[in-house]
Amino acid sequence: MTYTYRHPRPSVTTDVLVFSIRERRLHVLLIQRGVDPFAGQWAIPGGFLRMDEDLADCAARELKEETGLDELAGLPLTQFRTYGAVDRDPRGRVISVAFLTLVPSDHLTVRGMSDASAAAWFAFDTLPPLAFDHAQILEDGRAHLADLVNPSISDSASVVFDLLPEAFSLSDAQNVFEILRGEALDKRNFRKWFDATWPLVETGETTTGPGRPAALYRRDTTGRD
Amino acid sequence: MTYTYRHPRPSVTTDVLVFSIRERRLHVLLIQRGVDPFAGQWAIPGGFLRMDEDLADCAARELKEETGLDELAGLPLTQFRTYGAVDRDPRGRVISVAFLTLVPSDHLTVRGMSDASAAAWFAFDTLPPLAFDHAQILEDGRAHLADLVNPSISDSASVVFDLLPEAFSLSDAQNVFEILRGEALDKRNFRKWFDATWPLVETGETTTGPGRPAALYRRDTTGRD
DNA sequence: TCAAAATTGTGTATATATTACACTATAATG
DNA sequence: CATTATAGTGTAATATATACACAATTTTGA
Repeated sequence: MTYTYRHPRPSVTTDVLVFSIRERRLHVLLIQRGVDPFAGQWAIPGGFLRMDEDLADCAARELKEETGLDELAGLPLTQFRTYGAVDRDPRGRVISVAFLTLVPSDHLTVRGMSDASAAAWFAFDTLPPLAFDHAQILEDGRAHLADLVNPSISDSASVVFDLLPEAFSLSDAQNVFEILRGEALDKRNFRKWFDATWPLVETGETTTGPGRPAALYRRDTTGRD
Repeated sequence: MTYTYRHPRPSVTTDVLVFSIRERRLHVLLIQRGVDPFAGQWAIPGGFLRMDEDLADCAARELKEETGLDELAGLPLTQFRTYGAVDRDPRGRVISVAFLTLVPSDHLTVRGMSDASAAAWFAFDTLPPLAFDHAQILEDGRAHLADLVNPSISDSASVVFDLLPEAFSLSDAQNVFEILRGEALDKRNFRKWFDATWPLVETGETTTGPGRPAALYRRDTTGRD
């Protein structure tokens, strides 16, 4: 079966940056390419758009196929930029619509599937060489992520709660913000701001481990977002 | 000449929102479609991507072809979103990468050309019915524009100087900000902020017309951006 | 020519948000 | 029981944002 057109057409793909926090560091999910071009190299998961699916659906499907990550139900895919340099793909003209998302470190069992020979998490600051223009995409996506959780820019900073367990300590919350924004925050100022922005209720439980136990909190959902 | 592929491919287009200020109101440049679908309806200028041009080049070329607007040299095209709903174009699957730009009201002589039967400026708050999903694109682009000139979000608010003449009054500047952001600003607070943000020098000239003459200023370019 | 209309220009006080900063409390570890 | 690790706490200074009203200068038209 072939498809014939009167004018040449580029291919269209979607790529998805899946960010997560593992061992207190920002990680991103990559796949190892099983086929040429760039066979064996690491790349952002993604693939070709089907004619009957929306862009975001394509992104979600490819992610599932290549990494097994399915739990995206609920977690939003944010479109952040489209890449279309003439020579970005040696196979020909390929336009790629890039998305990003954030997943909690729970549903994270990934496996290589289909034309990806492997899928794995990489710490963002020790990335392997990447296929195509994926290093650039990753850099742009990283900046977009930082903006997304910067309350003075975005107003959707509450996505961090998707990364936190039901009950969390204020240090946990601060860690998440620091990692996503990529900068250290003052403890007292953070607590003041965090508690003022999203009302919290103490669960009564505490953490154990070295150092003073931390009180655990839950979001006070008697209000809104 | 035809082009044959093993898998179906969508078409890729770019669309460009050209904003300007005319008679103290935000305007946008639209074209009247000369061919079906939506022949006779108004639409955002744009068109099909060629295989040898980058996305932004395509946007600039189509704009020139359809509206005669050429002076884009220097004025940045900002990519803000890509549209790809399955049914957004009755001709088939079309993915559209949307850009926006702002032009001063000087280089504004537009003419209908090629497959656009006419090009014209419309006040943003009295738009005609639009083809495709262009009403949605316009709405998104409008929001993006407002963010772009909101200094607490964007840091590229200095684009307003592209819309102002060399010598301008503080009221002129305030008008531009009010129109682009879509909200009224306090005169004294605006002047304080504007002058503190971009050092100005008085030219010594003044405006004439009804009311007290306004002093004209020029940006003090002994500094940076 | 003068009253009205239109527009420019000007300062202060208040509220809110942001930043800086250092020590005590409580547990685990060895 | 000393050390190490982490949690928890408040205040002052600064910067930013907001609110607000009237005098000055010109054109216009009665």
